[in-house]
Amino acid sequence: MSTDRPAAPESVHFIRAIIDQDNRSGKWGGQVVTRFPPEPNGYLHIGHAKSICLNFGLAKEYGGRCHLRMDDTNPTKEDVEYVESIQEDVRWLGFDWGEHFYFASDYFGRMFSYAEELILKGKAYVCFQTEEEMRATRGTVTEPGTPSPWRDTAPQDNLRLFRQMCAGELPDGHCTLRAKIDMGHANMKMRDLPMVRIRHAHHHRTGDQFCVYPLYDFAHCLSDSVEGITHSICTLEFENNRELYDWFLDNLDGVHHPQQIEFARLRLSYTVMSKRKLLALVKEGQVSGWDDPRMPTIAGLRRRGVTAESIREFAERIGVAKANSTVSVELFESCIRDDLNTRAPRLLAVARPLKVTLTNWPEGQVEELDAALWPHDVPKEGSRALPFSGSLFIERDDFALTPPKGWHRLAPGGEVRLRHAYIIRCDDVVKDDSGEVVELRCSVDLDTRSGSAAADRKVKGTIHWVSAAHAVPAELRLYSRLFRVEDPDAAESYAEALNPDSLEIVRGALVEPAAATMPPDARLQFERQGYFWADPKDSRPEALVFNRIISLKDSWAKAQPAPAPAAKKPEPAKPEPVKPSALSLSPAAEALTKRLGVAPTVARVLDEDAAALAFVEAAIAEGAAPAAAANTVVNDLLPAAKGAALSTLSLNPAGLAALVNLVTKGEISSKQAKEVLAECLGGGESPAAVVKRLGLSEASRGPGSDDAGCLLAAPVLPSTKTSLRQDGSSPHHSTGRAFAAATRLLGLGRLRCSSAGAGAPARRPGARSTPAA
RNA sequence: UGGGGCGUCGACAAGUGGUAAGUCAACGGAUUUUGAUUCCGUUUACCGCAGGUUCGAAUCCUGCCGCCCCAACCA
Repeated sequence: MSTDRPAAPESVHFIRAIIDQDNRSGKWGGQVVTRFPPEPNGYLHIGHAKSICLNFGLAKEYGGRCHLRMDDTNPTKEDVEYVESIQEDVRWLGFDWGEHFYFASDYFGRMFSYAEELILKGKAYVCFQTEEEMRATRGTVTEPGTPSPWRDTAPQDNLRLFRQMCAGELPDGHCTLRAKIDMGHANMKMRDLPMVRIRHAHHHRTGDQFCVYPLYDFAHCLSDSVEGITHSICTLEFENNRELYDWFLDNLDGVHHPQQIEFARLRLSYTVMSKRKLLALVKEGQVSGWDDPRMPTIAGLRRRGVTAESIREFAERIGVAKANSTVSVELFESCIRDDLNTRAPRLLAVARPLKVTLTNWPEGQVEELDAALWPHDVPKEGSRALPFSGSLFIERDDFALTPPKGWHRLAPGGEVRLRHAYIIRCDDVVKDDSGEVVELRCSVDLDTRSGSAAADRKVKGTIHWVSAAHAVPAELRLYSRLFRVEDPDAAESYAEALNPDSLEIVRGALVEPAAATMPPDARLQFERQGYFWADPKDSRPEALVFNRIISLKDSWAKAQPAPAPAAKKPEPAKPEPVKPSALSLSPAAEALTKRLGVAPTVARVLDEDAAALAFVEAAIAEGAAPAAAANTVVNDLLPAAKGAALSTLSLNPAGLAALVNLVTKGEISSKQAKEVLAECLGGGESPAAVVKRLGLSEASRGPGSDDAGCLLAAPVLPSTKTSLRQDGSSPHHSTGRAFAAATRLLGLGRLRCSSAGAGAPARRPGARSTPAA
């Protein structure tokens, strides 16, 4: 396996919190069983990936299991094609369901038995209302519905009727089995929802065995129940369904009852996610298929060259919460680049070639350069032979007849370095009859070969190139966002929302020979252009096709004036409504907020109390952190003085500084500081003395104790939690929680646990979690 | 005008009474034979609003406001 450092501690999102709580209370005996239950009626997309990573990830994290279950209760919509693609996609994402691959249709028989149980209990009835009648009698959100005429049929009659339904004696839509709950219920879902309907349809799996099929609400809770799911995680729109989920399970005898938990589904800017719209793109031919590299489907992303690792990292970075939100696609792109940066060896390729002839290069001479595959800051070794000759191609965009300001590339009379090779000067520009530049005649500075003694001469720019005689032709497919508007769902039509330039096919590109010999699944970087890989379907050794996975960031292009689409005009500065707190803050107080780094409320007090301010200043002079000193004076010392002068307190500025520094150095928490302060003010002891007497020093504490009672008292042995952590990662969360628990126990309120406080190292930027495959 | 949810920096998102993490984006700067990467720094988040409780509130209470979901024999 990889030698990467262990994953950074994940955030304890609310679902992890629920599971932690359940594990503490022993609700499920420490078991975690989740499931990912797609309906096999379409391809999985990045939104599903979030759910997959959540469900499978949680199971893995907690040593449980996650089932893959096809929610195939609607024979008219589902298909084996999708069953297969879903399995492939989940597996490709790096997850394993082991033996636990199920179909809701496996449980149809049991479900119908449960239906009979409800019928016999008078909790379900066969209803002969038409769809329209049912709709009409359901009422509205503000008015109750009216009971069905069949609502009070005797259980035995219902049982007979239901068996007729199941036996195929009744035509489609003739009747349904309904839950008998409450037609006046405030939750519309509870107004006698249908449980089973008649569909004389061929099911992709059960064939013609059944002509009745259960509906979602009835089927889903039972599928979960049968499989022993503990945490049934679904998206927010099912919140209203939870009451029904619980109702079915509560009204059946002796069934396992999982907990349904809802989270916000993923929405991504510049992306559509609904199956309907994705299907439309495919059907209308806007894309080449479900696996078109511009599609947000797993299949599309995979074909594009995006790795499973970057998708998993993305899922972790976006978090899990209950607030509807739209993640900006830049975050996803950042994950993709981040992954590819250390994965992709660097090669040279020219998309739109412009001929360059080196006038002073020895005729016919070919030099084989030894060119590193990795930049200096990627810790990987390796190089390839890169042929250099007197006849080259460079990127057309890297030459400008009249260079704009700040141009680093080639221009008439200008110099540029050829990557891994020499510095050249453009002496002549050859144009054709139409005036188009067709060739550059350049002289090469033979002393400047990369790596040679005199190579350190600096020029502004370095450009990529290929040797004409050695380059290999290739097709480049340059993909960019499918939609040009941030919220395509809000757009009036596809026509206006679609990005007409989402795919640019560049034929006649030239790649260096090494690019043709890379393993088929290798991700490459064509320097200065982007990350690519050979299209898995269309690329052949004799006809290379490279997909651009994602471009490199380009701060030069970004800084240039935008071309055609009018740049957003700056909003006329509208008068900001002045906030009340800002209004009442004097300029002097305002200055204090900046200088001391304190809240306006604190600054105001200090501004109006010269003695207090002087005290703070004195403490700062003694080495106290400004904000901490100010907050302590205002929030603690002033109230303690009860109106008297601060000098009457038995703590002087030096003492305050000492106390504050204990906190900022992480010796004690801010909560403990209160305690210490109280002691100081009471007895006149120095802060250090109090800390010593009470044994509060951080050094005397175990690193991650969960035993709150021990925390403040004495040295503790490594706790269970600590000893279980063998991965060397920081027990950040357990520490934080332990402190919180301790304070709750002692009635002290919250302790600080920040990078400056309780000794939990802050997560360094760049130290990203990399969930193991 | 019912019920169920949700509102913390431009975008995500921690935070669960002790003085607002992190990531992405943006903007500076350093290093760079990729205008990449990396590094360092910056960007006044008063926590939807208004009251209240408290020495102290994003966290508790009250009242408003806004957004999302629910009236398929879809899932």
